[in-house]
Amino acid sequence: MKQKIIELIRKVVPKETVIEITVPENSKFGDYSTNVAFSLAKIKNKSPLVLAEEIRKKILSTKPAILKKIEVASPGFINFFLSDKAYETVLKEILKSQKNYGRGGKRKEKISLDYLDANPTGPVHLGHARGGLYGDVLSNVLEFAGYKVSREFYVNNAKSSGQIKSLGATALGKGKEYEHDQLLSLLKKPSVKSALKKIKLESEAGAYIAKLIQKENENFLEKKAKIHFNLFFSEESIYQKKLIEKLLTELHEKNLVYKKDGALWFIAKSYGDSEDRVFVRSDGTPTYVLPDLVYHLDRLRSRKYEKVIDIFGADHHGYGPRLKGALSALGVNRERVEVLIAQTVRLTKNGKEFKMSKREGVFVTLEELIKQVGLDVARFFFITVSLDTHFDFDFMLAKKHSLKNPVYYVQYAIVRAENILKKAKNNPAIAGPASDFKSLTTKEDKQLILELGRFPEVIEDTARDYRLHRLTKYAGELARAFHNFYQKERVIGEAKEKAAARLALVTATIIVLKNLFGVLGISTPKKM
RNA sequence: GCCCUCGUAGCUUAAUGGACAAAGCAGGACUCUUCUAAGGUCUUGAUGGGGGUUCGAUUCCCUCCGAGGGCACCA
Repeated sequence: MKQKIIELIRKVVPKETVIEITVPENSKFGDYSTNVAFSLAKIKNKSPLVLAEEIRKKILSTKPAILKKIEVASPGFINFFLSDKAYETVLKEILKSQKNYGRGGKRKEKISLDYLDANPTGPVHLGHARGGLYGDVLSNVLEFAGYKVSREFYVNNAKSSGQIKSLGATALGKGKEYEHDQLLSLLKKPSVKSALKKIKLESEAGAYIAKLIQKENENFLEKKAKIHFNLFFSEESIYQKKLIEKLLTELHEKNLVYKKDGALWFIAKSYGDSEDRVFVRSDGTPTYVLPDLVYHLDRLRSRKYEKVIDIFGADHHGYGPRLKGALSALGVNRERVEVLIAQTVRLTKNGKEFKMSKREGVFVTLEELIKQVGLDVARFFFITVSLDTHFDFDFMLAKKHSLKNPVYYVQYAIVRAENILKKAKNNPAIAGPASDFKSLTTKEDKQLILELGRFPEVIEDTARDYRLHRLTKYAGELARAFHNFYQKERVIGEAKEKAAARLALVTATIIVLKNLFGVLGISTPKKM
């Protein structure tokens, strides 16, 4: 519906005008509203009120069927009120498109998303959960909007890295850094015990354990957290394929690096970073950036994704400019790389904060969280807040209020809707499909249809700005419209025509809710 | 010390230049002989302080205060 209104406006304003449409909070300002007269006022040096009136008249002269009226409100907003025809169009479209309602047409652009990236040195904990769930749902949205999406997990398993060596040392009893439950239970297995006996090198022991941990984590993510990936990119494989050397050659050829103090430095400062960065240490080993650059070039150059999105934790926020700088130095357009930073989740328990740190071994695992509050709640919870909010999460409170949770509110709507369908099925009084929707005239009918009609634009807007909390917010609004309808209106018991029309409306609600749940990755319970 | 992010109702969060700042939870008052009351209706209550830009600022700029994160030849 939004798109249709934008088209109406576009016909009567200069080509390059940016048209923004909002859904006003107060219904007296219409179903949709635009401030386009304000931006035009600056260019044309005319009063926004006068311009708004001009636009209103021009649109009206095209006799748009989807609009009942257009109002101009001081100081220059233009408010649109939908016609009955528009409501009917929405319902028909939903019933016709079914599973594909809201789905965007196939787009050429391919997007590669990288998220979660939990190190293979320990379990997936709450710190990973936010970015991980965000990445999973964002992938769903982008796919639903029509993009081809690759869901990727970069595995930090390089044998030469400090953390793998340290993991190996812990496994061999020569260190304590990674002495957590996951490792300890692995070490109890006879097969692991005997395998480790044959290994002397810490890096080899670390690589062996990392592989096992990674496998456990992958399994957990897929089966229990429903966070999906289609590619696990191994850092170690980059070393084995000698791709670092290849990249270094390119960096030298392009004069992007220099020697200082025995190390090799990248001229990061010339590419927007605050200072130059070491790429190869004085002992000859590469820093983390080099393999990561290889990985990004693999996505951007070899596999030719138009866009790559990385979701990093807050502790990596300084890393984005470095990565982008190096990539642009190598000739990649910065615009193709999007770095999203997931701010820290602070966990409070009984009003007291406790830190999640691998080093201290007192982290809360995602598995534990799911066990405590349920998968649907956990997923919904993290998606409800914007990524750049420092998020305080009271563990006890989440558990305590889980019955009053917004997730249940939304799921309850679909349970109620399904129940109506089930009862109607055995009721001969409302057999047959609706011939028209003229009988849907109450405020509740219309509000519900209006919300259903917003679904495609919610998907589209979210695929554009990646703000996933729009989805959960919309879910609440749609559910509210339905609960309201359910409370005040009847389906079974109404006259035949009306009952059929209402039944179609309920069916449409189920379709939209299911499509939305699919994107959010939450379940649709049969009863509650 | 420098850099990044954040500060909104009692609590957790929306609103990223637009209209009387929006929800949920918590608090108060109503509401089921009806397709599940895990529902509906009403209600109390907020932009950290101070400047500036703008027709219009939670949003942009400056400054102060507060919280978190980063400033490695860690990943």
